[in-house]
Amino acid sequence: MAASEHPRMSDVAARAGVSLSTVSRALRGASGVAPEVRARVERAAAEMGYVVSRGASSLVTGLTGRIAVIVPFLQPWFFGVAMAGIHSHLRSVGTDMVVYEVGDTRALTDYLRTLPLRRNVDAVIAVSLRPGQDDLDQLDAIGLPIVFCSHRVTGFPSVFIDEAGAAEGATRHLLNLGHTRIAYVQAQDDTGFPWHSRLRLEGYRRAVERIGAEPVVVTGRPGVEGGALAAAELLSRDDIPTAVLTESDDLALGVLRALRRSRLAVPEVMSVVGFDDQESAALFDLTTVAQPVHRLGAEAGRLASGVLDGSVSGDTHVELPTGLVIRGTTAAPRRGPGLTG
Amino acid sequence: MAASEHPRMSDVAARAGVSLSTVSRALRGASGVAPEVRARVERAAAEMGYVVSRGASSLVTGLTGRIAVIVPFLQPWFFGVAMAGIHSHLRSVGTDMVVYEVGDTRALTDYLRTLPLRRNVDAVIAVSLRPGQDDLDQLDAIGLPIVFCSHRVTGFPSVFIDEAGAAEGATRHLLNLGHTRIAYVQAQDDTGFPWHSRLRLEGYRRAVERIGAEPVVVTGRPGVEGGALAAAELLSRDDIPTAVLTESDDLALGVLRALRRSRLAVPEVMSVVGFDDQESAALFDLTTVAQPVHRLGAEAGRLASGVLDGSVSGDTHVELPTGLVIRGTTAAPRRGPGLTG
DNA sequence: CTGTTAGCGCATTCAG
DNA sequence: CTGAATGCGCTAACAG
Repeated sequence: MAASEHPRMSDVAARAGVSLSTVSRALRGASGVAPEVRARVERAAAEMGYVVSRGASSLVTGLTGRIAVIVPFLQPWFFGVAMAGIHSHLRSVGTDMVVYEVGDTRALTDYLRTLPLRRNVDAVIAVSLRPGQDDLDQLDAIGLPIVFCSHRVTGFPSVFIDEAGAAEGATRHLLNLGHTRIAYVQAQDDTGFPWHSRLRLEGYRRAVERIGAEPVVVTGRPGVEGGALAAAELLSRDDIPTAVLTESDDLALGVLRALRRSRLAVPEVMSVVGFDDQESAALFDLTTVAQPVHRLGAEAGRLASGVLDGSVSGDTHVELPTGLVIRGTTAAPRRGPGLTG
Repeated sequence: MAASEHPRMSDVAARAGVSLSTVSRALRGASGVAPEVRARVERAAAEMGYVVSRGASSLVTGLTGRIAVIVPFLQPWFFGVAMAGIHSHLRSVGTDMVVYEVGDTRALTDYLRTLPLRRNVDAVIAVSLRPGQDDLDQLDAIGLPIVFCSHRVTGFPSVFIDEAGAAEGATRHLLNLGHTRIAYVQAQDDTGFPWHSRLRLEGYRRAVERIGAEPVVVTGRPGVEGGALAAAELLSRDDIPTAVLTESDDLALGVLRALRRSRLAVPEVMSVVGFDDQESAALFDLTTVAQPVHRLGAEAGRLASGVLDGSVSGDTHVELPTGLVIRGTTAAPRRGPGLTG
């Protein structure tokens, strides 16, 4: 496993025949180094496989070259894509990404209480997380810039979509098709975080109530399976809705699955709309609200590094557009007061 | 955003009325500190929100308290789960996880060439990645312990499953049911990495050839969609196979989808077996090979920190068990020479 | 444009 | 059991 005798900067200096500080300047891309000298230093460093110790340089600069990303879960599609987006930006600016998973509010609070990030990262990106006021105070005490991804938080830079507006638009699409009994399916929130779901639900409510219809909300378990169970619940009601909007594609896929098992044709018997537009949505021909998750991440990364170099102010807010992708799971209700009847 | 005037160790020392080195010892849990003094120091530190600067301590200890995780992609299910497993262990030992995505061999080589990890992490966990010999040399030159997750690599600690054996077992299950025309569907490998697929394919081949049958291998695009396309190809052959084993659940889900669209009953017309046992496998009642991905990650984390504290040797190999989960997508062929005809 | 000097915050000798 | 010195590897003034 090779000797742990990594070359240090002075070794490079010796080999290049210059002083320590010249190496430092050259390697850092600082101005004021003769091109020829710079080249010589770079070659020497490369030959020796030299790499600066961030620990040492951060000791004097106060910057670590690292950004923390906090996610509630590592596994779901959304977070993978968001992290990929963040990573794509951070890599381009040479910043490392250290990842923490905090499954619920308690974990977050505990985590913040120990403040492991202070002085060990330059900034933190919180994905789909909204800390409570206590936590915000803690964060503030850490004194680290923090940017929120997929959540608008006043006072902090954040990137997000118009959750309510998007859900409202999707609901309106169903209303315009002539549906009047439209249900909303959301996942149970065990994490204690105030999720998007609240906002999406709000958008749905707004659209439905505007036409004087009754909101029908089913709250079930998360994931595809949760969707299937929610569908079962809907199908056992008196007045089965003719359309359903779900909080996520996973849920929608579950609904589709349950309907198929019951041999209920989609969209003839029931229209289904998801939220996310993840890969399988297209495959299952699911009408859904597309959100630019990768861009959300990339933008969060940009904000984070922007805050550090001063190019982004403390409360910059970036709203990214969503789009309703109409596919095969939505149509006018069979015998409704709809446009096409 | 608060003042960036973080307290340093000397501040804690002053507050606790002891010397710097006593604080250092107390906070590090080193022996040789009076319990009463230790408590006093800890309280002082807590009150001030003091956190040690890893950069400063690593400057003298040579350890960073950080482990790098390299994955080919951030997004797919497998990597999210594996990272969750790794994270669960690392968190328990207070080690940070810095994540890098390297999409293909070129990215990996480029990445290793710049050696950004040396001196910035204590070890690296490579997930589902097998570097070429050149890369291994590079890694060796970095002088960092490296453990492989989901790949057996001689000379390095690694955690893995018996890929070939699992695929062989799954194939044998189909053979035992009476299938004789069994196809294998794998995803095109654009990354340049030698994936598991090779080993799984090998296991499939072994089982099929043992009974003198002809291997039928379809290589398509990855993901659910790729599976659907592969199914289309299978369905346009002279002798449509009566069963198919896929390299991953995603692929299998795509196959199921295509079959359903063609109104071909599963398992009556065709049996389908996946590989992974991800969440949706159960939902779609897919027979599949379950692999303990989370454990794979956790074990890799354990190996990594074990190598650091000397409790794990340089080439410890851990094989985790897989299991065939028989669900509704497999059955004896309709009119075959099978057991149940 | 380049070299010299002085710490950054901590762990670690070594004395007491 | 505790405190006073030394240096980890680097950047940032400051001179030249």
